[in-house]
Amino acid sequence: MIKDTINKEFDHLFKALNIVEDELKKEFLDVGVIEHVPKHSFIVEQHKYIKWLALVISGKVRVWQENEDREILLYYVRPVQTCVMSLSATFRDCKSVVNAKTEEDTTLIKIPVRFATEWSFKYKSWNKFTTNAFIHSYEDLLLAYKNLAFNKVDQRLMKYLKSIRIQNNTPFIKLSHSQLAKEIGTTREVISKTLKQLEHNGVVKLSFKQIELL
Amino acid sequence: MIKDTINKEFDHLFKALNIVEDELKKEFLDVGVIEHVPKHSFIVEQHKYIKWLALVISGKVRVWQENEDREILLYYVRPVQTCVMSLSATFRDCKSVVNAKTEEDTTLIKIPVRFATEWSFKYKSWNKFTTNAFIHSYEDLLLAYKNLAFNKVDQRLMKYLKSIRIQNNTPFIKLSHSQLAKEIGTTREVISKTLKQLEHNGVVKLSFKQIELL
DNA sequence: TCGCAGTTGTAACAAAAGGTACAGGTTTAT
DNA sequence: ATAAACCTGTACCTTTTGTTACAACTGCGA
Repeated sequence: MIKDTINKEFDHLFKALNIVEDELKKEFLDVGVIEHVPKHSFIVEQHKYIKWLALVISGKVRVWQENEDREILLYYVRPVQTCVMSLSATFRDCKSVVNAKTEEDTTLIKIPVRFATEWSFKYKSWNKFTTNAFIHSYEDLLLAYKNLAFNKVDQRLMKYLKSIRIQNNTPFIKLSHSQLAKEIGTTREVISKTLKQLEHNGVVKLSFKQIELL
Repeated sequence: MIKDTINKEFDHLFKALNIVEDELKKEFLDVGVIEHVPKHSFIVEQHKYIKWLALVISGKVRVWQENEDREILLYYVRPVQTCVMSLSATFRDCKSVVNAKTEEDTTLIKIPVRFATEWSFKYKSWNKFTTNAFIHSYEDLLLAYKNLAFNKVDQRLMKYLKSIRIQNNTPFIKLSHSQLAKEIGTTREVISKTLKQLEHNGVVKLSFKQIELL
């Protein structure tokens, strides 16, 4: 009964990752560990070692960098993806330079780091998956870098809001100003002021814990 | 005679990349093209297609992003490295989002994109090389992102100058203010003012086209 | 030697972003 | 119902960064 559910989860995963080799599936089942993580739990902490490659099956994981007093979003990991940093750790046992925390109740499949390395040479589909993950993440980060380098807070904020609108398919964004500040990499006050400005310009409509994109 | 020189170049390359498989060496010799590029030539331009994987044998290549009126450095490619973007292009035929230009007379070995993909599964040492390149570049970019997000111009400038000092093993940095501005991602005037401030603080000594780190 | 292109310095101003402080609103748990 | 925790708005001020506009300097080639 329980085994059935587990097999279903794995099957779904294999499909999503384009994993075709039976051998790889078998290994996956052998060494993969399913874990249910409640929301707001740390998955990875800065300066700590990563020992597992984690794949997100359901839920959402936020990955960010932080300073003494600031944060900036790197990306979200959603089903069915893996955190690049966790991926990169599989290739050389290393400390994390980022933080990762669940934002919703999340189900992970964890693979001990050493297997993930072996597989990348042994199985073509795994190789493809990891390479793709790297490439996409690298390009995403490049765009984020450019955005940060050349755009002001108001533009970055608008860009972020629009991405959320597409993400959730609704113009109503339910985030507090301080949450937004931690995505954009600035302070709450700056977000408040910028949003007011945007409201004056007729681009958004503000209410408590909600922003409507017009 | 000419063949000898070429073979020496390749042998050196194989050693540097930890390429051991004879088969791979053979393929490399078959499809690799050596090219000498004069300084200040574009290797890669934004929005243009990348058709080769280029390895830098000698010289130096600058990779950066740009806006209408600004630039920001991404990284330099030196012997024996490859540009990650060029590497990423090998895995999916794609347009460049960066610019790359030689800063010195440079020798490249160019590999048609499709081979580089094949090899990553066929040859362990190639797989290792490409994976490592990705990981390192990703982490470098992460650090650059954090730096840009949380540090002011003066700190970023000092960091850059120190990196150059280590690079060239001399405290005399022969770069103009506008060149520095294009590395840091700001304007010439800001660099001039910041440097003056740093001089007042006794951290640097300024002269024409030269900055001494104290 | 002259002119030109590139470089440096800086004053004065403008815009963007950050920081402090506080008032008042909303939600939630007890 | 009340307190505590969180959220929003904003006035006022500072720092940082960017812009404009010049003046003066350096080095190189004709």
